[in-house]
Amino acid sequence: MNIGDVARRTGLPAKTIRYYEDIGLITPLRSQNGYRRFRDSDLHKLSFLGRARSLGFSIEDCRALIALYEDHSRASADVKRIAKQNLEKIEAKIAELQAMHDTLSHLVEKCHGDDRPDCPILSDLAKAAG
Amino acid sequence: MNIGDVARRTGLPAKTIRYYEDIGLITPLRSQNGYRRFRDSDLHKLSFLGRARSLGFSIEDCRALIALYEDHSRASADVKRIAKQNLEKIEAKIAELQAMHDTLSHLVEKCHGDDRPDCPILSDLAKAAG
DNA sequence: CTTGACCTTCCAGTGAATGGAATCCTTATG
DNA sequence: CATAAGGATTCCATTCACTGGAAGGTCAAG
Repeated sequence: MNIGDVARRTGLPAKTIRYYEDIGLITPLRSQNGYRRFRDSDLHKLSFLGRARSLGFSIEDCRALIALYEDHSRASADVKRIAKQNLEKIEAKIAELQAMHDTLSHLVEKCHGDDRPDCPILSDLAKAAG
Repeated sequence: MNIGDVARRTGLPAKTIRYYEDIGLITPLRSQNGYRRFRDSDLHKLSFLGRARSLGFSIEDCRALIALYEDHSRASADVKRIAKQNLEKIEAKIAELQAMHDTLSHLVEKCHGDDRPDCPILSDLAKAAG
């Protein structure tokens, strides 16, 4: 499979796929014409990467997860541990976003949002940092 | 006030403050020795920037907000619109993370987490690919 | 044979800082 | 007055995870 098909199937831009090869996350084969030739395993990894990345896992997190995925002698406990760590990261991220959301939505509610210049959003933001 | 004092008062690193000057968000005066000399208005803007950035506003959002802040004839509706857009971004991100959290915590529960290599977490992630 | 879609590499730029080197200024102490 | 500390300056490079674009090679259809 060529990079265009893989891009369509995984939803990742071809640029990004080449970048992932650059940094060693995948190693597609090459056809005689120099085109990258992707196996099913490359496709799986790329889909995995797309999912994990879109959820805020860093590239290095992904690298660790892929290593576990490819290590057939690892214990499921190892995977579970990493998954749990990632769960905690997700929870922390959600909490952080939720806090932002609460503050901001409170401000938005207070703002009358009309033609007048007076706006609680800005006056609150202008308060000295605490 | 010198940059060190401003950094302590606003909680922003001096590097970041210089960067904000670089990109034209603030324009502190200069003392005869070449040191930046910050007015109260610079301090306010920097505190504003720190808070707005921590709420997920982009630098360009901040630039727009500062312009609005300094424009005493602007309508609060303009500010509210920007804040609302940002709220929506935050909400989308939370929903996405929540979905991942649900999936992952379900998988973690299913994984026996022992010495055996068989692990539902990875096998599920692999098939979820696509 | 040409067109156009697809592929390649390489170099540069993004956002939002951050790190580090080299140098300059200020202040306190011996 | 010398010196050492701590703080300030500039400039250049690096980070992360891509993204854009140029210049060119490959392939299938008409």
